[in-house]
Amino acid sequence: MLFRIDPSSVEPLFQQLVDQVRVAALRGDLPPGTRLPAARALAASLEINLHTVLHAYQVLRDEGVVELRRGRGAVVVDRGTADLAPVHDAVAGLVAAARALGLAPGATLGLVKDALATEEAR
Amino acid sequence: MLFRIDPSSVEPLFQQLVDQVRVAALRGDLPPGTRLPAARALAASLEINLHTVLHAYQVLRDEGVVELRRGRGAVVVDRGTADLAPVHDAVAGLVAAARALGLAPGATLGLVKDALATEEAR
DNA sequence: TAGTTGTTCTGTGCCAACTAGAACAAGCAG
DNA sequence: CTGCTTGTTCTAGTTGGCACAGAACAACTA
Repeated sequence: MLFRIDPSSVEPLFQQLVDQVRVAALRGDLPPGTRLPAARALAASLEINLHTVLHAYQVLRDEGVVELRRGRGAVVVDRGTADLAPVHDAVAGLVAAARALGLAPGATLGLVKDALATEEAR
Repeated sequence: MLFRIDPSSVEPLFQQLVDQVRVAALRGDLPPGTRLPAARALAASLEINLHTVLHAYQVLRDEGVVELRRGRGAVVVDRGTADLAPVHDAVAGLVAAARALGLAPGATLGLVKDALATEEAR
């Protein structure tokens, strides 16, 4: 349960949290049913504001990653029997290909973003 | 040479331009030597500010995508003989895998972002 | 009942993004 | 050389997102 926040990053703090929790959940590091730290506790340990953590939690709820209930906290949702192995393999392959050509991270992300957007528009 | 800008997008205007030009250049739609529209002309046609276009051009210059010179404009740089086919294939594979599992675009991007960051940190 | 935890509200400060206008310097074409 | 084009640099103002802060409230747990 160790999340790391970089206050000097250009990436918004809440976005960093969202990305880390989502990746951990998708990778299985946070199995369905896992209870995330209470917003106030996490805010204190990360030395950021309560509202920033809550914002991240609400984004994750909107994405269906976690479930929020008062008194119980944020719990990782059980998502079907979907096997994410193909996606993880594809990601690994892409990173390897980009690295082999010395492609900048920004450029690689741009290509994926574009492909996803084009896909979306159909 | 038709770039499209969505003023209502959460993505910054200059970033949209950067992504589109970069993708076009990487895909070969903008062959090395191609001259981009003058900043003032492009700003007028996209109905955005001159400085916003210039900012995008400068980011592209920093990434080595284009070359800027006064009086001549922005020209697409000739970058070696690198064949980007493997990367494009990898991107296509990833998008297909993500789509097959109904993975949200944000989640897919998050996985790639994380993988690139992890790669970067070594 | 008492404590925990998410929800909602108000307000403040900061900074990136965008816009606007202007002057300047390097290159191109006549 | 002259005039035009084009990127570079500067100042300045507006807007909106992000983060922070404090408080009260509602639902759930033990």
